[in-house]
Amino acid sequence: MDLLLLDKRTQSLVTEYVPTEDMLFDLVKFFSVFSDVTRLKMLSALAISEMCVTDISSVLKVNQTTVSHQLRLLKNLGAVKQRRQGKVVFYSLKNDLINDVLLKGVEFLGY
Amino acid sequence: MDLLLLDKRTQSLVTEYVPTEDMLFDLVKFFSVFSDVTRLKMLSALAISEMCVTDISSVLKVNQTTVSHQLRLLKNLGAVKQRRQGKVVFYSLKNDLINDVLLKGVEFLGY
DNA sequence: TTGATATATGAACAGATTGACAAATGACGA
DNA sequence: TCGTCATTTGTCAATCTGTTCATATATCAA
Repeated sequence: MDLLLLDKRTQSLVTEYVPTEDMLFDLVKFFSVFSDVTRLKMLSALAISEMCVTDISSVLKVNQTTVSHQLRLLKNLGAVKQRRQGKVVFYSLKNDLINDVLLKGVEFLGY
Repeated sequence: MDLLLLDKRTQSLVTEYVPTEDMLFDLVKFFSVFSDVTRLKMLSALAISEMCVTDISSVLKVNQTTVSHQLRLLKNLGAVKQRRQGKVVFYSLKNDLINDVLLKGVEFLGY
């Protein structure tokens, strides 16, 4: 401990407020969902409508393999869900909070 | 164009809704603020109180050099602001939206 | 079963990110 | 000025990420 100016009271407030390592890890995973251009494109597309892999790929002009890899990531992170219908797999946002967060970003940037 | 199932109407909705490249770039920068454990710790500490570099470093037990590097990053990304007072530089959150977004993450995870 | 279509997976590479050390800078008091 | 303290910066190795190519799996129809 090597505090310079911080009083003990504030120090303990901070220590209590900073999330645990587990929680930090999960938060980082959650926010990493939004920290890539390709994923943001995909998420905003899915905010409009459920879509299959091929359509995501062709509307956004992103390689099908890349889309597949990113969808797996997004699924593992809990951002999207899937539904198979024959050969086709439809993806959609799992939760409205996903789009909420996206909009918070837009709000921050003042667009 | 190689659409599988998507109708033209939805396709144009999607195309309109997906942010422009510039905006996507800025959004990625914004969200990258939250996608690292060290930065999250620092942001949640600053959500409690303005703090100087040394105190951040010692309360969070993160190397002072690392704190400095990340603070510069956070400043460039517009997440924090600084204020110098003699030898000491105080950092604080630039905007309440920063903490809002953090809390959205916590909400999503259901902690 | 075979072929065609839709999607998923594995391996590998290029580029970006993070954090550590050493050194530089800025501010202040003696 | 000199020395000290607080912070910043440069460099770089280690690690992580995103994408691509090749290949595999899954579903269906003929």
